[in-house]
Amino acid sequence: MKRVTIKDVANATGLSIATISYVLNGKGNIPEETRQIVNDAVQKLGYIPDYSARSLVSRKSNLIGVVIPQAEPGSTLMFQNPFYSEILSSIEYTARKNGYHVMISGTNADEKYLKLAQQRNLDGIIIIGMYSHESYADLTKANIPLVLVDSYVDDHHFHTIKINDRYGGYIATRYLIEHGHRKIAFLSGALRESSVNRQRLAGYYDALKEYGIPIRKDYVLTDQINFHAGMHLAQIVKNSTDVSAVFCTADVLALGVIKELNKNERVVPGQISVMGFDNLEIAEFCVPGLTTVGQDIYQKGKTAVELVLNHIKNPNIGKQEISLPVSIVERESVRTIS
Amino acid sequence: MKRVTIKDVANATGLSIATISYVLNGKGNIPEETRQIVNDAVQKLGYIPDYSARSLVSRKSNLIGVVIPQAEPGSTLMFQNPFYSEILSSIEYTARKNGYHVMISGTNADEKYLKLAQQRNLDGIIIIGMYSHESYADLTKANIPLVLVDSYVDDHHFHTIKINDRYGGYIATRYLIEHGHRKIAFLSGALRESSVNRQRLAGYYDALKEYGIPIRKDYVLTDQINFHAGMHLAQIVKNSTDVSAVFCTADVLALGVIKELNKNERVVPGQISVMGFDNLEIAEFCVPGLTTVGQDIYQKGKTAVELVLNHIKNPNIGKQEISLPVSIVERESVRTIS
DNA sequence: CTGAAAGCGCTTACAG
DNA sequence: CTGAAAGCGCTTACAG
Repeated sequence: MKRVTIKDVANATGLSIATISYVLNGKGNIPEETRQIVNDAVQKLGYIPDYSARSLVSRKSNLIGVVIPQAEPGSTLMFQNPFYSEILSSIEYTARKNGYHVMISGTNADEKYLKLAQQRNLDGIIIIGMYSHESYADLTKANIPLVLVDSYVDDHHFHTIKINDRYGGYIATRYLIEHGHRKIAFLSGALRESSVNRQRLAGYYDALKEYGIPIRKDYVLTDQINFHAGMHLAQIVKNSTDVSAVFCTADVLALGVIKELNKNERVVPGQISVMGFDNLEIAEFCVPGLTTVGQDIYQKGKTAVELVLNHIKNPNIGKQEISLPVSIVERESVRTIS
Repeated sequence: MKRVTIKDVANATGLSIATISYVLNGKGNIPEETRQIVNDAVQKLGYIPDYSARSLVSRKSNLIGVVIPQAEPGSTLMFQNPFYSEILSSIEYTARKNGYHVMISGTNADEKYLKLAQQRNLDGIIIIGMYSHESYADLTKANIPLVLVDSYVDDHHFHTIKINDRYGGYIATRYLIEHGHRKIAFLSGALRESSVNRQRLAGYYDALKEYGIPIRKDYVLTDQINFHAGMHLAQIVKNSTDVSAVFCTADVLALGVIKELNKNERVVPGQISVMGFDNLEIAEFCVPGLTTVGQDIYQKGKTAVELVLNHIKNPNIGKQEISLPVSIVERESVRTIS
């Protein structure tokens, strides 16, 4: 099965390959009649352009690389948190509507990924989540449009799309306080520098301070971000604290907490109130429904792609920084106490 | 910033580009000493091979395309069912460990995708879920290793990886019967021909028949496969049937059912028992824990990639058909009645 | 408005 | 064991 090439189309039409290429790419000033002839021949021969060849000369791949954190070595990506699949959905969809395709990697965004990006002539890179600052440094060398999702790494090379995490932490805590809670635990993933968790913690402190509630270090608990960690943290909360409410910086954490607390007797929200963060799909469908800080994950993914696209269209665009709003989504996991 | 090419490495070492290419690809019989020289130069110059150029001549891309069903036009992929993200995780991981990358598409697996596959010289295609038989026909033309996940389309062109869906439907129903239930509803997505749902329904009938329980058409309800559909189906179950148990062909459906039934009073599992299918992560962490038919999603994704890899390695390999086992995972959503 | 030709960065027989 | 050279399928100045 011989491949049909641009040459075949040229031969069939009696035109040159240059002309074929021009009409295919909508370049030059080709009269309608010629376009017609070319398009007919393309159709009839079933000609399909080869992206490899195109990419070799144009240095474009129409491919956007998406990097998703690998929870732990050996584990697979995304499993642990539906957040990733939700944003990935949005990214793939938006990219496709704009003529791009998405290549996913569960690697770290380091030097090795830079190499990959260059090998494949990626037109853009979207990195989700926090990574060490050093690994980013490598990526600046590539000169590829790069957007960071949910990272507070400060570098003028990268565009960023995130939410107001600090405010999110603030309103979550305030919501709890306004519902009568004063002993509020903060459950989170690692509080690394430049991480969203750190920001949300700051918001938690903001609210506490505003209402004159003393900070208690033993109310701040961290682990990984997955269901199991939530269950584990819930045990600590149950056994070693006297809190009436917990604020989790991720819905998956909150779900694990609820699972653990409600295992034998129904403790949530009767004895302990639980507040999440993200507003995943599942937050609506679990029992009890999870009260949480809602963010627009779909919009986040869409914007990430748009930032890449804008940069491609306008290479001299400056660093773009976008922050999306957050708001409380009320459901049934928080109780009012007096 | 000039790109470092193979030519630069050749110049730097005084060797020909052919030799460089040979050592890079581990071909030919190059003495260790020469390899050393080449590798050193590659290192020093920071040479990174261009996949586009390589792909152009070798007709290989090291890219595997994964097609995931798009729930509805305008919606984004995967959102509706964590099953997709779990299997995608596994596919990406396995591919990466074998030197391949994954390009995802939320399109249909039709003629248009075939075109994409050819454009990008995909080395393999993995299609998840059921599609119309016609659209597959196009894909056979491409002569690209192709594996179907969870499809009963019978075509010798494709490799398939699935589970024993009929048996799964059977043991689920049998489990319910053995726990005293005789009025059992079957909730599912569309029962299209060659779909897993159709098979699971057959298994449901098998069990009913074995225990001499008459089939009631009004106990078989279908909708889409997502949380909302589950809630919707639960209303029908509650209002128009007298069943004591429901068997859902997907965990997401079961979760929606539980949400709806337990909204006001806790009906599951006290009055109505619920059985799922898939054993998603969330099945363990919802309340009550979901009793379900477990399948090894990780293994499914891994095997899909391995089938592609085997075919690449051995192009004359015949059609491979793999079926993975299923088994009941007991949790708390089913009650024994007498 | 259209074509001849160079060139993108590789791989791979083929020859020696 | 190594190299000269053809060729993969395109795009893009350049010329006319």
